Amino acid sequence: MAKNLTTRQENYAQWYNDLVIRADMAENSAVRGCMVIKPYGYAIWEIMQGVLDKMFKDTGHVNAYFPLFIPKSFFSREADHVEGFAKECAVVTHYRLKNAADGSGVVVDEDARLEEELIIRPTSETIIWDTYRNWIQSYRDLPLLINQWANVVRWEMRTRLFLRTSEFLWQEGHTAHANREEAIEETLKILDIYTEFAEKWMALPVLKGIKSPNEKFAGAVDTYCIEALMQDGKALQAGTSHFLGQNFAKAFDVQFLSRENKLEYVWATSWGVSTRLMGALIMAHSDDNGLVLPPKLAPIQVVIVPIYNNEETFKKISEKALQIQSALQARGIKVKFDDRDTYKPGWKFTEYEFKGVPLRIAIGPRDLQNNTVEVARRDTLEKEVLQMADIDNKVEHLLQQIQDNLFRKAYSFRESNTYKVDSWDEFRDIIENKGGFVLAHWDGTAETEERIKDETKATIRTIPLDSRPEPGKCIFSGQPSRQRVVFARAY
RNA sequence: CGGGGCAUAGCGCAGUCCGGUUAGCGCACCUGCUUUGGGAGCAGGGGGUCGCAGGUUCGAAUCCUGCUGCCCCGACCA
Repeated sequence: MAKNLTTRQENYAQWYNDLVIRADMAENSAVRGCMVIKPYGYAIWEIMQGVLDKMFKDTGHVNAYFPLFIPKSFFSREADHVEGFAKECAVVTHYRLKNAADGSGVVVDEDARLEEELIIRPTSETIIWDTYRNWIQSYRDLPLLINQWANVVRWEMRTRLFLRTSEFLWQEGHTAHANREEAIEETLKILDIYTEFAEKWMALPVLKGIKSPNEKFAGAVDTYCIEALMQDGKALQAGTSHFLGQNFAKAFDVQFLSRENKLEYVWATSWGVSTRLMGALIMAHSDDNGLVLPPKLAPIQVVIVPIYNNEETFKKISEKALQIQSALQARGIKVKFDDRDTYKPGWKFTEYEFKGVPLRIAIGPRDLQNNTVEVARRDTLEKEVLQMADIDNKVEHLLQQIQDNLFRKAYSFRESNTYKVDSWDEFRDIIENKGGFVLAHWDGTAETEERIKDETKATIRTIPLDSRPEPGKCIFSGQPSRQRVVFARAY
């Protein structure tokens, strides 16, 4: 059916790349490691943004914008933070170009060297905390709940569309609180928002948990995360929420006077999700025929394709199509009537399949006669002929079914690819041959985690928040362990 | 930064070993006619500094030298 798409079984990575291109979501740009997000891909990102933005605002957050450039010295303030980011930043050293002496083009004007280099933000904690110092004096200034939508740059060695690019889009929340409890509460509240977004909107089941010390954000006390399982058995971190303690407050001297008239350092959080969610969305549901989108995030939820062989039939079909379109629009459903006569129906069917449009309605001469339409589901590829009566209701219902079905499918995939393992041999076997989440005991040391990573490329993805304490022995060292943690190879 | 590969039309490739008509094929594009319930058919047409710079030669996509860019696999990472 579908041409030009590598199958998942042949080569999963190639399938992903082909799919992103064929579905017209993004492409590689002239700049190494940077992508162009095309209109169709950007439309999906805009929907994600809209939903998340509302969730943040409904919980008291406001948006602001901080600079792209950060003075180099800011990175020296928080030692752990530097350690985590120093290696992968783009640095601005000059501020002017000039014509080359030999007429070959422009060159950097060496006389225009910056006194202090500027770092293109890999994340904004430093500039934001430097700014917050001036905004916070009293407990009455707290909490400060700010989010920003921005681009960031991390100089990656190897990049992949959406999953890892040198420049990417994200939101980063940065909050300040009067005490530890409130900051932790905020961290977890955001984790819940991310979870709800992933599961209800992306139809992507996630594990909520906390990162091991090795995997946590440089500069955080604790990093919480949501972790999803992709179809190839690899894990993908879909969102993180950090409890920063007083690390940045101390580094940037952000203090406030408490009710008790005592000078105290504020407590901080930061949290973010990025265009990487697009990669998660693609890999979670799509098949060998192309993208599969959950209706709630689809830029086009229903496409209507007319089938006709003369002008008169086309007119009648158009009438009917427009009727359906406005009935669906009245229910808030996003419908496209593709009345282009420059492409044939079969071509359109394939095209919308590639693009993951959840429902397709075809209307032809037969449907005119029988007062019906043909409806095709993208998730199951099933077609059925429906009577026109009450069509808006039926479509709305189908969209909901598709949304639910995608979540169920992804959930049962995760369940059947999650293993409880108690022996090292079995651990290696599953990690190397099957993939998936492996629940195993760990002695809690960074050394053990490192050794396991060296030997199997598996890392601790998360220590689940809802896991019950269960005494056992570390899968690797045999030392005592209090609970199981989740291992997997990861993106 | 290590290891491998590639560079010829918008995309995917053949031609290069062994130099020699006007550089070719598929898709895409344009025009016309016929078509339209799963990527339509036929006919005609447009599009190329063969990555760049030198060199060898009567003659270079093809041989030689240098350079540049990109992709894949590893180390690093959301």
